[in-house]
Amino acid sequence: MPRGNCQGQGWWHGKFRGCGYRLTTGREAILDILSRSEGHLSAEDIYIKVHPRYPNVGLTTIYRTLDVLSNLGIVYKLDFGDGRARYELAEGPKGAHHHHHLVCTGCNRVIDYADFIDEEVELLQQTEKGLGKKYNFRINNHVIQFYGLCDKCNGKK
Amino acid sequence: MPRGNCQGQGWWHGKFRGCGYRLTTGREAILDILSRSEGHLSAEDIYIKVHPRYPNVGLTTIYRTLDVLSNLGIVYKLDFGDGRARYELAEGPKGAHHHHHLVCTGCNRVIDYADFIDEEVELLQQTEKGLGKKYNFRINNHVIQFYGLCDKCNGKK
DNA sequence: CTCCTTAATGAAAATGGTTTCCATTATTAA
DNA sequence: TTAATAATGGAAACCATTTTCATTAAGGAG
Repeated sequence: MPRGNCQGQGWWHGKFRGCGYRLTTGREAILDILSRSEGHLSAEDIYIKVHPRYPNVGLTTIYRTLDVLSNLGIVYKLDFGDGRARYELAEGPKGAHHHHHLVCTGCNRVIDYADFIDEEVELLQQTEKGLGKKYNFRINNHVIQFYGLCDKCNGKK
Repeated sequence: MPRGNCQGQGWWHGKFRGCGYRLTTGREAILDILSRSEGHLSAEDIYIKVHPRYPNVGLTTIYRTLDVLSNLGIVYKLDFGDGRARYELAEGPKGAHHHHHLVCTGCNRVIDYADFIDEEVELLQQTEKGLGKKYNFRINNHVIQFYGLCDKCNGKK
């Protein structure tokens, strides 16, 4: 079992309690799965992973919890254009690094990349600042994604 | 009636015919509406605009046509995260300029901006090139969008 | 520890944008 | 004009997500 868990298993408890949310079995189970899994899980993916150990956590609770987590900034809600939302821990005990996504429209594979992240982030921050001022917007999120065909899907046709 | 229509009303005919698509009343009506309207129309928006003049063009045809147009690169299919797709002419007779989008999550207003487009596009091209080579991807699309609250929605709460 | 308020829950039903089915119509090449 | 078949519309299906509502359980007060 890897070291590096910031504050033990309950690192999110504070954030939860601080906002008046109750700690429940379902919520802990969902966060547990999210922190054990590599990103990009759909609600159903999570349901399937949670269900064996906690058969009485319903899909509705998954959706509701993900909504809360997303609002708290604990998870990112992602949209890769395949009709279902995906979720990944914003920054878990594993200390995942900031990255963007490269989506294959052939097989829906998603590659996390961080190669040009610094330049991208710098430009994004500049742009956010400029746009925020010009249009009087309070920008609090951005999406940058590339779509294309991976080598496998590219060869196929 | 503004000048500037490149090749008259039928500028898309060639692209259509060249790909084996037939020219139908419905398709012409939809393209007509798209080129007369300012961007970001949903399928239903288009249906409502087309219906008075062509009451026998159904919503199904709207969806099917938009899919064709999107595949031909004549329209962009946009997703602003509100659960319905939006469409805008990629480059019509009006000669719309390339732009990105700034989305208010409060009122769903969308602002087209082109302020940092040059820098953004340059970085995107570099990144596409680098990522394409490193991951052996044929990248053919990207999304860059900012989300936030416009001045109105920001003040409200 | 027990009680009480009310947030949280699950199952089922509803929602709503989009797609599919299929019999009919219309386009276009010959 | 005709024949082949692409395109169509209306209804039904689809399916991820949300809502409803009666029940359960978290956690502060005592």
